[in-house]
Amino acid sequence: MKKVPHEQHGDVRRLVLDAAISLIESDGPESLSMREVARRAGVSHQAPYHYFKDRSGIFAAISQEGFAALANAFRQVQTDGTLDTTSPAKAGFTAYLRFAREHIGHFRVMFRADISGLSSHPEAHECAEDAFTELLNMVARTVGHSADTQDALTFALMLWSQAHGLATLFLDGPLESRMGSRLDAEKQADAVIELAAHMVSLEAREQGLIPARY
Amino acid sequence: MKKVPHEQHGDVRRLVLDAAISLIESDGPESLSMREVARRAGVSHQAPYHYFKDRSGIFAAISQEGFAALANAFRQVQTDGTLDTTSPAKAGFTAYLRFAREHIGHFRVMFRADISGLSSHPEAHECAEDAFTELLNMVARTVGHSADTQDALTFALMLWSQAHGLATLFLDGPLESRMGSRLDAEKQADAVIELAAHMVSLEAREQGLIPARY
DNA sequence: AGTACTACTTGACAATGTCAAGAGAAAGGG
DNA sequence: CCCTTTCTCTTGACATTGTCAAGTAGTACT
Repeated sequence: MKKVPHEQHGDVRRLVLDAAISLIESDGPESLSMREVARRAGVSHQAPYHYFKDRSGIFAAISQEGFAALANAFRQVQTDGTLDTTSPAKAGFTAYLRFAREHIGHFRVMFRADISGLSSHPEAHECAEDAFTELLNMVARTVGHSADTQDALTFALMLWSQAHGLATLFLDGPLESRMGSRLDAEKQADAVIELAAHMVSLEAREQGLIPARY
Repeated sequence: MKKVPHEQHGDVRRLVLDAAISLIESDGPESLSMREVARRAGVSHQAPYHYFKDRSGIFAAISQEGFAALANAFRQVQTDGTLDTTSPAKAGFTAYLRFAREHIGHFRVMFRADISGLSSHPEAHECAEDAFTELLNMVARTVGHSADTQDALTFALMLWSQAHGLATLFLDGPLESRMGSRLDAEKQADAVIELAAHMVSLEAREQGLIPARY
């Protein structure tokens, strides 16, 4: 049995990660500093190195966490009631945007090849693969194709691109000044989602994919 | 008259910028260092400060250049013959992807709020606005709406999201390992473009927007 | 000739990432 | 009980970075 020595095991690791994430949320990944993170976690400047190999190790851990959460979000969309209420595409888009908004610190790291660490950290890479597989399953299920079809892949990539572009442009893009308030931006995003989902339904109908659902 | 003092005026500025861009292309914006850039440009470590206020000034100049080039690309799509050969949406998507591929150094900076400097550097911001205006015009013209309609805006944002997501995912995203070769990726991207363009044409037809063109 | 300006250079400093070397507590075995 | 190992964290040191301050060589203008 393990006795806790006044703090839970991994407490510092969590503190460091959370400090890093909140730092990324407020100032972007660019200005994440090992020492600032340590300071905010209330530990010495070398403590983070016990849990992460180096700065890129922190990024890798964050993107791993992020992709795991994203895979989870995809799974939830499938099991939630949300999927049936309106079009599945709309549910997917909305879920993706919500994920990005709620995990913006993760989101900013996950899709940046230079810092995500996906190529050098296999654990993180595997989580990314899982998330993609989950997306493929989701698309295949709602669209009625088997997941390994070329068509299903193309369809999934198209949906992902649409959702991802929307999230990126609205959360970190050069649009902020164009729309006045945050509320306007949200309405605008909803309108785009509506339009995109409508187009998906048109395409699905034309392809004869479970048109009953739409 | 101005005598050239052995090198053209602004030569160093260009050298610095190019060094920065090529550094970003190979290693990402994260690892752009003022001193390394100076080293590659063959000047002292402070020379860049004569042309750029600080590190973020270099990023701002790059995103300014990038948005100017993007606006140009949008204009070309409208005047080129390309627009008439196939669907306008396909031409737009292809142009956007080509722009991203050919100016990947710029592209990686332009859409990152934390380093693009759009909020703090008005010149860069203006170029971004121009590019967006050009996109709006392009969409409005091909779609037959006036550019200041709410519908045209939503449509433009949808198209931009689709194109941007595609570019981001394929150029810097976690997809690399999924597709085998670069050639596969290109084919995959083309398939997605084809699908997306087809959906756009369906939507346009349903909305009664210049269906003759499609 | 002298003054001002341009386009740099050299020097210095605080902050950062990271390596090396501990230090202290806990755990386990004898 | 002591001894050793391991785990978790700290202190110290060093090269490198961004940036401020000050200098300097050449050109332009009066």
